[in-house]
Amino acid sequence: MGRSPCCEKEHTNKGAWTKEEDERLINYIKLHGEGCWRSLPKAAGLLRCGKSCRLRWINYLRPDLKRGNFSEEEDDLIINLHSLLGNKWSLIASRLPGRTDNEIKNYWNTHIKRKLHSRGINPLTHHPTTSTGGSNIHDEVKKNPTKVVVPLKKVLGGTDQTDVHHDSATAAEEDSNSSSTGVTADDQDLSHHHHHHLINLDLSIGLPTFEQVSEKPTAAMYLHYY
DNA sequence: AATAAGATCAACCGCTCCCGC
DNA sequence: TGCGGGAGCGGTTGATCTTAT
Repeated sequence: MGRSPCCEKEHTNKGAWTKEEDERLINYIKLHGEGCWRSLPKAAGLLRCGKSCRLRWINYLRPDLKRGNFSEEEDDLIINLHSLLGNKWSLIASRLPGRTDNEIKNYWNTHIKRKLHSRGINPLTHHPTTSTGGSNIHDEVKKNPTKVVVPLKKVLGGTDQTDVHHDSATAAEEDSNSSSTGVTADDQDLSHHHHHHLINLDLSIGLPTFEQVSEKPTAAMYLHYY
């Protein structure tokens, strides 16, 4: 019954990594590259589970990690991306060079949540916690679309791409429409296997309209509150 | 100086997704 | 087409550090 464990637990170390273990892992990956995490520990002479090695490398040992405090720009980017993508930490991390999903997740939970609360914004919904008179997101977008569009461009890498796809079928469908709308689908890499939050920003009619295909409105539209 | 409370973050766990057979 | 294994993701835990009393 059930699947086999990823490693033999009784023969693996757990908890904090030692310097020697780090060195072994770094040396092995330098020589052989990343990949095949399941067999790596044995090959590298580590008494660790493959998942543990992968995590250690990705979150701590990778040479391209930035480390250090987050800048204000990074803060804003994380907030904006979170409003678009929700808790898709790996997707958010892919937009922040040198930062890991784990690091961003921790930072969100310890710093940004509090920051948003202090600004009167619900970090879960990105809605203002104090009532603004009950206007919905569509009303807000119609009132002032440019305030939304500019941050979106920033979020999506400074290009004119304004469409975030999370579903391959939808993406393909929209690809076929892109020639008429002028909206490209070149951000598929952003979310090639997550489907929950889909936001269409249709530029073909001038005024942005948002189509929300998710369990709850994640509201890129609320970007302008920041 | 001692210690309690709060904050931080590395690491683990369980689940889902993807791909090859 | 279905199944199994590996990889990756997000939530959570717990050890350690910092600050307040």
